[in-house]
Amino acid sequence: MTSPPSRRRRATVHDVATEAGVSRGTVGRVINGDGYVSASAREAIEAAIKKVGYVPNTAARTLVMQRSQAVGFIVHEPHSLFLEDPNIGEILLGANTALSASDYQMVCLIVDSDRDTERVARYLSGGFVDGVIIVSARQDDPITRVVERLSLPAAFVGHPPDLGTAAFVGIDNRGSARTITTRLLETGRTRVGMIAAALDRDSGADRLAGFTEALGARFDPTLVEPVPLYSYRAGLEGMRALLAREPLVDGVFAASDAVAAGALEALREAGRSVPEDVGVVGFDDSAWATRCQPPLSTVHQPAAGLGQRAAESVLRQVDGAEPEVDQIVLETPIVWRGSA
Amino acid sequence: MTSPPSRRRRATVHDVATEAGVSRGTVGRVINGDGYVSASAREAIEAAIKKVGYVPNTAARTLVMQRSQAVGFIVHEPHSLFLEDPNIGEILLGANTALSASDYQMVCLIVDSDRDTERVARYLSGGFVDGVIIVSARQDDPITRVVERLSLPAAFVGHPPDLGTAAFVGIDNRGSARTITTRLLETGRTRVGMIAAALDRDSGADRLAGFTEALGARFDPTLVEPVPLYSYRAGLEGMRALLAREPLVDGVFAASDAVAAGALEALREAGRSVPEDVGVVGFDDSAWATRCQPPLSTVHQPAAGLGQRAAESVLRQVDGAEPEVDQIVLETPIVWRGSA
DNA sequence: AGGGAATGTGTGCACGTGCACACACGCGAA
DNA sequence: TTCGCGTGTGTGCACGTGCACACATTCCCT
Repeated sequence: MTSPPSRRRRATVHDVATEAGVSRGTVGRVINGDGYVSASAREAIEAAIKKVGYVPNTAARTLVMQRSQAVGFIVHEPHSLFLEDPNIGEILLGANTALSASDYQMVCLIVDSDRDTERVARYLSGGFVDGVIIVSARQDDPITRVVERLSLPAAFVGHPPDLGTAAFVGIDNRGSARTITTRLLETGRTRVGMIAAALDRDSGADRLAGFTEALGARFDPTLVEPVPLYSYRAGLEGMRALLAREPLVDGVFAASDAVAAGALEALREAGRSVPEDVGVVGFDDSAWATRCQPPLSTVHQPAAGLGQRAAESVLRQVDGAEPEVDQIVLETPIVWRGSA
Repeated sequence: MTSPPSRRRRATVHDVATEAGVSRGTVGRVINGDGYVSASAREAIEAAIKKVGYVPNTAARTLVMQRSQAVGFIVHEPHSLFLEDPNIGEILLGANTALSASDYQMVCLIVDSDRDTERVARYLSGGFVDGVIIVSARQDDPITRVVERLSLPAAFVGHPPDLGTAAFVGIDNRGSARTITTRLLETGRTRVGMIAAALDRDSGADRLAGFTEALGARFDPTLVEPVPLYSYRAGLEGMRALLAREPLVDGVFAASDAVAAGALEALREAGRSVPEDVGVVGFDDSAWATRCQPPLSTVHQPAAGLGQRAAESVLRQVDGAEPEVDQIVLETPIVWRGSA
């Protein structure tokens, strides 16, 4: 009867103990399943737990164990690429699957503003998570620095951080881009261009580099159309610009499936048929790829696998393994559909 | 020097106190900013905090305060509608904004399997969150039951739970569907159909009900094509089926923008032009709406606002307010673009 | 018969924090 | 002097848990 709106007091081990007529220690042994407990005591305690509706207080357990059985999943995107990039969602689910299998709770933390940065840093410092998975960290990121300072087990997805010692899981953007461009050239195209997105990010720059390598001596910079984002609209406008400048283009490597979808629309506007007049390939193998008309030939990005491997790396580090053994590059098979 | 892989011990108030030559109590007063502290002590303590790199241990604070300054955001979707439904991401960001403004941490919990359900229930029971925002709860949901049992402050987004006493924030699906259907009829269409998705969920059923009401005596059940999901593919296939059965259809209300996008593709296949031959309207005003050709006329769903209002409701309840005053229905203005 | 396992149970301490209380000091008024 | 008050500081307890230790009982082996 302290104050009416306050929720009722939670049952503790002590309540269970008095209810079952034993001591706290015995109750603890039953809950954690170790040590010797007589059958009669066990039964009495289990009944008491049910009766008083006992659930362990995780905060207290975390405090004494120095372990929270939770791992943070940090998404640090300026506004909300979170919404547009289907990969992030897939990475998240992959990580959740792996953590769930080891009975860890995933805690998803969105960093959307500077205010968030500070709060998340406090949260991490507070010992609420045993480790973190970091997606798309920036250079000189305050969150990254906090993680280093706490020497919190961490795994980066997508790109290694500045320091070479941390664990990361990624794909070979450059090699994959080179491979699919080569495949596109093998279909007999002679003037192959690229809609190169997000050149300020490693993934974007690497994909362009791979494209350039594949073309070798045939590379012609006027066939590269840079656009700011991995978005449908960027693809639409980029393709329009490319067509206006180079009407004879007969092949296009789009930096992502969303960009490719926009490019297909621009080609349709211009009356070009795909793949007859122009071959188009994308990158990601996201939902866009099968939703397009014709469906896209693209590079499969194993997003769920990235999340899963990152989670496994963090769990290994929580168990005391060294991070640097975990620098993993996953395979990116090419999926050939109808667009080239 | 206990064990090399273990991370170094965190600094505590005690370390700060000895470093600054004062007692724990004084340090606490500086950190929490109440009580009398001399200027000299304050300076010494602030310097000591910087020097030893002190950050409060949130677990300990949670334990003693019975407050975690965190709110759970629970997404309970069978497989991963999470990825496909852009509304969920927007709701999430809206909630994060509101919580962030009150200096609360949002903790996003994904429930993807039965195993997750159990673990999340334990997590909630553990006192790691002061309240929860629940998106798309199911009937007889175990998570919902846990929340009730703990009498944890909660707000449901989308639809009220079985019990009428809990807080929820939603939109008037039926009224909005009725309004946009009426607008579509006012453009002079005579045979207006609907691609009705997800009839097993309240939102889907309510949108169909609104459509039916708008047509009144003119309602013809053969013009309703039910499809399972709010997806592009469902829209594509649904529209094909509807066209095959009713070639004279000249207006379509699609249950979501993704469905409408699929319908546009089917109409294009069939050689119908939009909006000349057939008027199409959608629902959600998501990214699909502006990405389509022509851009969609649709019902604006204030997803970010839903998240924000839900968060505010939870925070009010944490402060002791009664939940039942928070049963909020947000406005859903119609956005008229080119597709009808 | 006596010593030592094996089995079963209770108690004290620690985790790091907030808060209530006690205490110390200087000063002015009764 | 003695009391009260404002200011500044130290200490003990509580939060709920896990774990190490101490203790109690039984049983077997020498």
